[in-house]
Amino acid sequence: MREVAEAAGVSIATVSFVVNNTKPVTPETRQRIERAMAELGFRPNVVARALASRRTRILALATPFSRLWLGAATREFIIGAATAAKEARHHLVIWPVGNDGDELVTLVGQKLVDGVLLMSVALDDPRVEALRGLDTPFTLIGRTRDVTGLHYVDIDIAASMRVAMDHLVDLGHRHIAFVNGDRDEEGVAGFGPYVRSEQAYRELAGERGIDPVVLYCRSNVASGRETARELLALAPRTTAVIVQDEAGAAGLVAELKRLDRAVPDRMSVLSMLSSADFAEMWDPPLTTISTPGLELGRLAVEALLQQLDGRPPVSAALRTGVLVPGGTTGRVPAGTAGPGRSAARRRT
Amino acid sequence: MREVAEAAGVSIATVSFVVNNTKPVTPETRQRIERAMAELGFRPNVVARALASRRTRILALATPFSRLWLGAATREFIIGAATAAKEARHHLVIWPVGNDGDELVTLVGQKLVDGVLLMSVALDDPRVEALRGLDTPFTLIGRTRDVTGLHYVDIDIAASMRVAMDHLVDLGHRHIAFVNGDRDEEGVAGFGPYVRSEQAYRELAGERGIDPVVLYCRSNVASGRETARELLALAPRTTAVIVQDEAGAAGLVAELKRLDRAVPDRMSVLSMLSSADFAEMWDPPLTTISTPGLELGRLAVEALLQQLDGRPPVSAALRTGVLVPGGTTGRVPAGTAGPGRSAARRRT
DNA sequence: TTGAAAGCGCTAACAG
DNA sequence: CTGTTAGCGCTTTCAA
Repeated sequence: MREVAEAAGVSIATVSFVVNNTKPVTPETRQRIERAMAELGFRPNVVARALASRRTRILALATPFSRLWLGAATREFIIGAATAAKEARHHLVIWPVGNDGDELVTLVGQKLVDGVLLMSVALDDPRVEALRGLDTPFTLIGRTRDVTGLHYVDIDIAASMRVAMDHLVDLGHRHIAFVNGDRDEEGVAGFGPYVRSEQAYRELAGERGIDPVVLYCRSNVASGRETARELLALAPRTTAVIVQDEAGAAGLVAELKRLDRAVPDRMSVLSMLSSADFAEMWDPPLTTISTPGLELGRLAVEALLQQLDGRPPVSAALRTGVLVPGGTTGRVPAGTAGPGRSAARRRT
Repeated sequence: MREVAEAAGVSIATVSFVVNNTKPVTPETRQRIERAMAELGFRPNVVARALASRRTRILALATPFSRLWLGAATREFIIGAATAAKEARHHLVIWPVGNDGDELVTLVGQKLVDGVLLMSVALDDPRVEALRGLDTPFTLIGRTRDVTGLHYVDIDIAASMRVAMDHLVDLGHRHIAFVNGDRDEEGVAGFGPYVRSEQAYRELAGERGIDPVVLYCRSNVASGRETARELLALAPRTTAVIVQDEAGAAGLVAELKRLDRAVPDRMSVLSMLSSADFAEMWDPPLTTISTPGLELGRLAVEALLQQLDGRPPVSAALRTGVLVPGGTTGRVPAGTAGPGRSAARRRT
């Protein structure tokens, strides 16, 4: 930069002004400087700039690397966030942090990043409390129970569940079960989407006079199969199932077929918040409520940058999943519909 | 840091020595300093440190965000690399860069990162040439045609293909086709794994007296279906297929079933370099050669850090995929085996 | 509109 | 073993 200044016959400060467009500079001076920069192949050193300006232009995406990390929503978040960050000329670092608030405090304390995106937020998340105590802005992807004073973007679980239920009810189903993640699995207990979706399911079932049946399934195929057997044992009149997990859905569909309740003819299956790409790979294609992950990733970055720039920040943004019709849901089979209540349920 | 020095009654330099363990310090002095740090909650500022030491301890993972990014291998690379980076107390930034060498040069020129991991490397990759001209160390995940002077980790495609072929041959198959990615698709043309796997397939087929049949399929289900029809039209005696792409495999299996060549009884299907988690979701489970992505991610980071530390670097590491037996491959159906050559082939 | 100068918070010779 | 000091490359008052 000093070289550029010399070559252009100006001071180093003036060079800084044109590089950052931070003060008015005569067109001619600007020209000379720009030419010098081009000739010398000048590239501003972001580290020095960061030290001087207290702005690194680096954002962190803090996320646990659990099994659930493999899901569609996560992947989309990352792509969305990384793309948005790039467009805003920021860098994105990945921080694999568990539920450990202390670890996050240490990382933030390094002052490497201007802001943090926090993924896989639990209803009561120690990381959120940890971040609250620091002066680094952050945005949640997901949300805690109490969101006062927080900025977040999230899937509108209730609305997404409503889309799912409506689809099934429109097809004539009246016995609709819900298969949730198993709270014994890492990352599931207290994780917002699991809690909220079950709650939404129960409320909607109540509204529609559907007897709620909730089962719990781990994120693997064997567990999905087991869940299918449980379902038929506990609530044999069920004609449609809403599942949270892709692997679970796979096991469920496979086992239902084996138990002579082939999908979609003798049972409808709908997967919550998968990706359309993934759903298409099934035979028949999986009916799903697709995750708005890409958009949420973008929104999260935008919300964070607004905070950083002191702009009026969007403190909350919810997006609803979209129904992607596939071949695993169909009209309710004749003779199995109609009212009637079973009391089956596990763990109330 | 100055405060710490004052509190401990030493100079700021001494504090630096204990923080970085860079010079011998009397145990007592060290103690005093450490106590002062703890009391004041001192956290070294990594930006300042980076500027002074010319070492940011940040690594970049440069990768295109194409459709192929959704694959199993990519995901595993990231997890492996991020985890290894963290263990080595480094940060990992994600750079979504296309095939554009210039963009990479700009990013590297910012001097934000100490080294670069380059993913999705093509045989002739402009980004590699671009990086060669700079003084920032880099490691390839994948490799170019000419690897002299380069450091890389990669899947041993030839060996992995051999595992696949051996599995099928052991089951009695003699008519084994290969479905490769379609070079018209973004990111496929000139992409190492596609080129090398086809080459390996042809060589192995030659060795075993198998008449090579190669088809090309885009990364979506419809294309997989189409490929199934082509396959039966071109090489009806085929009893087993090796596929590169997961979505393609899905379409292939579905369409084969429709065409009365149900998998695995009337056709075996094996997927190259998927993940075991994913393969398990199929019904029957997909037989696959699992990708060693996790390990490669780790190895890449290690190789890069070795370069950075001036340690003798591992310049090349290859890892072979492992056979994960599933339900989509089986013994060759009676009456369809035996020698015989068809000449079918697309695009030679 | 431009320049001088004081840092940003830390590292790394070098000297003691 | 510890302290002094000169930067790292840029931003940002403040003054001209």
